[in-house]
Amino acid sequence: MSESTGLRARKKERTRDAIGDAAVSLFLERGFDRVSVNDIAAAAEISKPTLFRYFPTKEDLVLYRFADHQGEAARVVRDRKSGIKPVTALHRHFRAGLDRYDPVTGLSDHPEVVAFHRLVFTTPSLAGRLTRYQLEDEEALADALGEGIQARLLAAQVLAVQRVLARTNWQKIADGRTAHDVHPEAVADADQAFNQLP
Amino acid sequence: MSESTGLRARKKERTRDAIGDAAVSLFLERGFDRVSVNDIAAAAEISKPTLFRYFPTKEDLVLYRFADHQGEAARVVRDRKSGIKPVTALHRHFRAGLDRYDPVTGLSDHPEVVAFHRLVFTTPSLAGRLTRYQLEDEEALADALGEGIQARLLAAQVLAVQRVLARTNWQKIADGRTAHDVHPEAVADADQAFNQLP
DNA sequence: GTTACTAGGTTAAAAAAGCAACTCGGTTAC
DNA sequence: GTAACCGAGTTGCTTTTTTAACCTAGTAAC
Repeated sequence: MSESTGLRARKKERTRDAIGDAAVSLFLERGFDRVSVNDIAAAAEISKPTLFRYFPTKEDLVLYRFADHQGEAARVVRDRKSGIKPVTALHRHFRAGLDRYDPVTGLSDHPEVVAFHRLVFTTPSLAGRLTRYQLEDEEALADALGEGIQARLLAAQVLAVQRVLARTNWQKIADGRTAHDVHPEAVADADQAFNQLP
Repeated sequence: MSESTGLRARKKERTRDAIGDAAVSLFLERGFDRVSVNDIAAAAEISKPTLFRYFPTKEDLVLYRFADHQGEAARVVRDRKSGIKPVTALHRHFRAGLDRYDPVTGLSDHPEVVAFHRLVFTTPSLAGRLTRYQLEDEEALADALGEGIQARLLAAQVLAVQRVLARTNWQKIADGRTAHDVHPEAVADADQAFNQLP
């Protein structure tokens, strides 16, 4: 009970999804810079100012799917059960992502997801913006880990590790293998990477 | 070119249709007065004030399908080719409606249309309101036919004829016959009725 | 080099929608 | 009989969306 989101909120969310989906679908079809924001607004049946009220820039139309995971690492650390070390919590969280083939782990072989990742990695402005998102994520994680240089170093290493793992997984799948097939290696890589963190 | 309906107009029309369709669908399912306007607003995912901005009363939620034909008879008379008598133009127009099994002629056997007509005819407040629509239609037709008592009499008779014809057709179909089967009789009835008009 | 066009992004005003609280007439409960 | 309630329709206020016009940077035309 009490899913009472309210009409306004419900429609807002749906509009946001409609815009994002229309955008990604067009980008995958024709490439990032062969689609104008006008095209997207038209496809989503909203006006251009409305589009920019939902997404500050054209890049964000793609990256909101990552943005939805913003601060996830920090949250995992903050919400860990007492007695669990931060790195362990992050390790388990990543492992759980692998087990459910979560797209953020790179271990998804849904064609749409694979194509989406290719789009992001091969479009410079998108890759650049994604890096900025990750930096924010890193700062948040550092704050969750504590103060001082130690926390900052650990945060940077964790996110670096996650990035490399995700990209490695994606590459194997982009080469034609199935997620199920890659899964054991992905788990082994993750174990090795997380275990060698301080 | 120039399908340019404009975003605003397009959405308005769609909202109107969504409300009307939701309303009729609920009315057919549960009956006119076992559905509240709140139910309809919820089903159409709009707020109650918005509903009443589109439809002045609950009855109009049903009758807008007739309202869309408002003034049609008058228009047919005004737009007739020179040399054609008004009654002839109206006769041909009705005949054309029969040939394409237009719901307003009563000669449609789509279950939804049949049920819709039953709803209107068996709900007093709806039947009453429909009569008022037809009176307005009659006035408009009278004006199109000219001035004076002659025009008014003819208008009244034409609409009376059309009403009887439509209801006769609907009754035969409500009794289980197909529109295709009834069509010849409907045409014959219409010919007889229109030919005996002054 | 100017001109003109395109695409990302912004602005101001007006239309439309949501929300909550209200009126008013008619039932039901007690 | 009166209090509580329900459903149709309204009202005032706020938020959201459309519209059309604009700004700016890049780039193609000539």
